[in-house]
Amino acid sequence: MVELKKGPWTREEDQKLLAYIEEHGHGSWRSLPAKAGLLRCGKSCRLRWTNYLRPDIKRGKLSTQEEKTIIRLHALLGNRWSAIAAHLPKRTDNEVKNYWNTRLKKRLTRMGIDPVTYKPKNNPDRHAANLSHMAQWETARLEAEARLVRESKLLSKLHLLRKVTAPPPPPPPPQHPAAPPCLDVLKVWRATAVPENCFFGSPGSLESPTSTLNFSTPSTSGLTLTVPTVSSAAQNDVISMNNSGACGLGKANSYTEVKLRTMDNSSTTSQYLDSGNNLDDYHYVDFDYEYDHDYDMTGSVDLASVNHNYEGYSTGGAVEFEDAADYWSELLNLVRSPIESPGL
DNA sequence: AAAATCGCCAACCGCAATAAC
DNA sequence: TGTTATTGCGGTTGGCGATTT
Repeated sequence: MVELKKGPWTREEDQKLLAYIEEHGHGSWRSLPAKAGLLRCGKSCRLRWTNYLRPDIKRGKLSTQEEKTIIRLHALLGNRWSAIAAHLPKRTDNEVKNYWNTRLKKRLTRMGIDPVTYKPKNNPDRHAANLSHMAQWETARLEAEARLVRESKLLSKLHLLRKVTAPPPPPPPPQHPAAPPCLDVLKVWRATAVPENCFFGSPGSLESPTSTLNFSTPSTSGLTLTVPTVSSAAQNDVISMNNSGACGLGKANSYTEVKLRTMDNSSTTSQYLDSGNNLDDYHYVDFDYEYDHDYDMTGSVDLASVNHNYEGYSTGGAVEFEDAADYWSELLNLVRSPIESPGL
């Protein structure tokens, strides 16, 4: 029996793996090494591919916005690296995990913030309890998402099967997306907190290369989220969502309409949430408007017009920010601000 | 200049979930 | 329906370069 190699990959090994996958796809990872002429176990090959060799991976320093995303999501989700990475375009869970463990966690600790509870170490407040509450809810939501992904995969297979066994149907008339269930309140937040030109420029880029969670349903890309009112009072607006995936944006104790509009304005769908009903079933997240979005006077938040200089953030921006006192206070506000429940 | 320490990150390990048989 | 194989995920380790002593 041949001893399998461990340790760092060589350039030759990388080339072999790349060449094989480019030509054949990875197929079964277990059988891949023999076919590709590698003395590695399949698991090692898979890891090398998903964390390093895949072409859809962005390497290099994380931007300030990415840092903020990690911190905020970690406050919500805990060490669920794949879920966090799913919200960071082209970043792997391993990279996010390493970044957290080697930098962000230490920085928070140095600031006297418990990196697990996000509580000031000698000044506990109710934010921690709220975060825990949010985490429980988020766990339920992620489970629902995973279920939906599984179901959609099943549907895809069925669809594929039909395509194979049946003559192709006539092309359907062009349809604008139906009102998608807003599965992901974080996606809405992300639209405000993460430089998103890459999101709208390249649908699907939000998916983590290593995550199985799929947030890039075609029906939601290129949508304009219309908020009924955007004003100074918007700081008190909330995004609400229940475990079934319904989602709304508005004020507590009011009847809320959320419009989802296609980019060409040709189709608008609305979803109403009566916050008077089952209010306790909803968990509220403040919607913050602190980033540079284009608002119009009707209160429309045109997510597609969000135009951050993404590269600008990643070329030294983080370093410059790190030393600024308001950088971390802003981060802490990010983590803490969204959890005020109107029901409390 | 050498040793010790630190920081970073690729890679490994083990467990759990899922798929295949 | 039970077993085995595969895959995904999170925790941890080890190597290596940079920095400090």
